[in-house]
Amino acid sequence: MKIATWNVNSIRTRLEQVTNWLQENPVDVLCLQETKVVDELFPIAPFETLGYQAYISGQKSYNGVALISRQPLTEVSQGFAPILGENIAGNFDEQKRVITGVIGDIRVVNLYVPNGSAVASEKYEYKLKWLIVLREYLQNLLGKTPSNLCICGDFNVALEDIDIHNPKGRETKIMATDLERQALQTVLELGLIDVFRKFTSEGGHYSWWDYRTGGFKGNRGWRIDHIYLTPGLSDRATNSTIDTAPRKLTQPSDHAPVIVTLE
DNA sequence: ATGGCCAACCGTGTTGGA
Repeated sequence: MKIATWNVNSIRTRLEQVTNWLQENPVDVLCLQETKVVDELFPIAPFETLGYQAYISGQKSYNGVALISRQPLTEVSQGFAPILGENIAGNFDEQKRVITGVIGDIRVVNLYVPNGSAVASEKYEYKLKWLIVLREYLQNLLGKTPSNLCICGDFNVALEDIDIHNPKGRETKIMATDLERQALQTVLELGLIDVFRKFTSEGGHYSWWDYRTGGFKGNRGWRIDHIYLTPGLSDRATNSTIDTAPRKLTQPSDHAPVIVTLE
């Protein structure tokens, strides 16, 4: 079983690259973020042609997540509210950032964590609050069956300095402030394991490179796309990699896919 | 070096990304 996560920065712009990648890398489930399209306009047919089902939760212009699965998923739900209830979910489902579904004995959770814009901005506060709600959401899922969670997504947080090409000044930079790290760490304290780090301990491995600074050429990147597993599932993981090949293409997403292989 | 690039929108600039 292979599960992958990829922030594609618009599924319509990246459609050919994503379907090509899927043909070359026939994973069982592909989690997409930043699809940037309403559900009515999501290109489902090209995925069905490849033998995949698409489960989507999108909005106009921004955000948007999708689960592309070879086998039909069960218990698919979009947003926090179906799991947490309307009261706790509040307005957080206005932005389409959460979708989950079950395949076999694994629940896949696909997340697009808010970026946060700038430190101390309104969006930054939103990001920190969103991560508190996420903890509640995942805690709730842990109490359901199956309790094996594979949590994939663009987390917009680099937890360690080795996840950043140049950590100097990171305390004041979005994605690496102490508050963001603490907020994500609090989520992970539910008992979640960064599966990429099960296999790779050194730095220099990234999943996002800024378009603007030509960061990919010099491998000036950040590792902000993650796959977190519950312990039993982590024991079944035999590999986890970042595929930088699509980032080398013309007109690429600024993120690369991250993949986990499970027994 | 606080710039740079990219995508969506009904747009000839603005917003958001990270």
